[in-house]
Amino acid sequence: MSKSEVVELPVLQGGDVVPCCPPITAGELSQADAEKMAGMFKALSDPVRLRLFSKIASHPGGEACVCDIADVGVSQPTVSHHLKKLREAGLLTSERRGTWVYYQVAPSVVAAMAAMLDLRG
Amino acid sequence: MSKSEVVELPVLQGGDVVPCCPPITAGELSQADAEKMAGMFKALSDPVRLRLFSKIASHPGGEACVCDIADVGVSQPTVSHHLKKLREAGLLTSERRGTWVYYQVAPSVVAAMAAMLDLRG
DNA sequence: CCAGCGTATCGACAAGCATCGAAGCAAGGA
DNA sequence: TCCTTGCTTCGATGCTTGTCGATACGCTGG
Repeated sequence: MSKSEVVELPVLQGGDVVPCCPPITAGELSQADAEKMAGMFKALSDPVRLRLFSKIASHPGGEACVCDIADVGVSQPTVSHHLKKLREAGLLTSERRGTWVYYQVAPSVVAAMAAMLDLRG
Repeated sequence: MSKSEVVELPVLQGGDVVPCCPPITAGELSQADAEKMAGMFKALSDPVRLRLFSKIASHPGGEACVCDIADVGVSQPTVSHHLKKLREAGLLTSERRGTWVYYQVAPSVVAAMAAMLDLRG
């Protein structure tokens, strides 16, 4: 489903931010932009998802096997459910390598979220 | 409930970030930190709240009267409900001045959220 | 003190969501 | 080919949440 190249480090070079929505200080949000942004924030609005995401983001290379992060206090199907939500929101990508499935953070999408919250608009 | 001093501008001077939680790349999130962060993101996970918030943030001085922003396509009680959610999450403060109630953005809290999303941890 | 306007709370309802166990699918080894 | 292991999907369930109309509260002017 995703590329074979593995992102070396979740470090942003200059300008590596997907232009998604204007910063919240830049005037009224359109209905469409509001829904797009709300979807991203909703993906991070659950403690379990946040812990899964931080586990992946803090792994070397910004990627981790499901088996490395599954210990967050909920059942394994629930972990899979949450990873799917994060993937659908564009915050993670996934890739099967043999027996295991690896999840990677999508740095540009995360950077876009941070940019929306920049009050120095 | 809040102070009488009105924030002059939602501009951040150096270091004006409430130390809330470590950036998501700084290792596994504790249960408590994950819940605190999830509460903040949840506050912005609704299109109506996002539009209300952007209307306030884009107003001069980072504050607005309810009557100035209430036109977001839902009923007045619903607007009040959403503003309460944003207030409870710490993203807004409110202040009654005569007949009207003014809402202000809490710049340091928003900056803290942006800091959590900084992948250059 | 009463009427009117702006805002908040209440109670109810429908829709959404997190969670689980069971079952399904994919890959690898015996 | 069968079994095992890793992960996903399915179906059900209980809780949370967005929404509204009705009502209550706070302030101002008459």
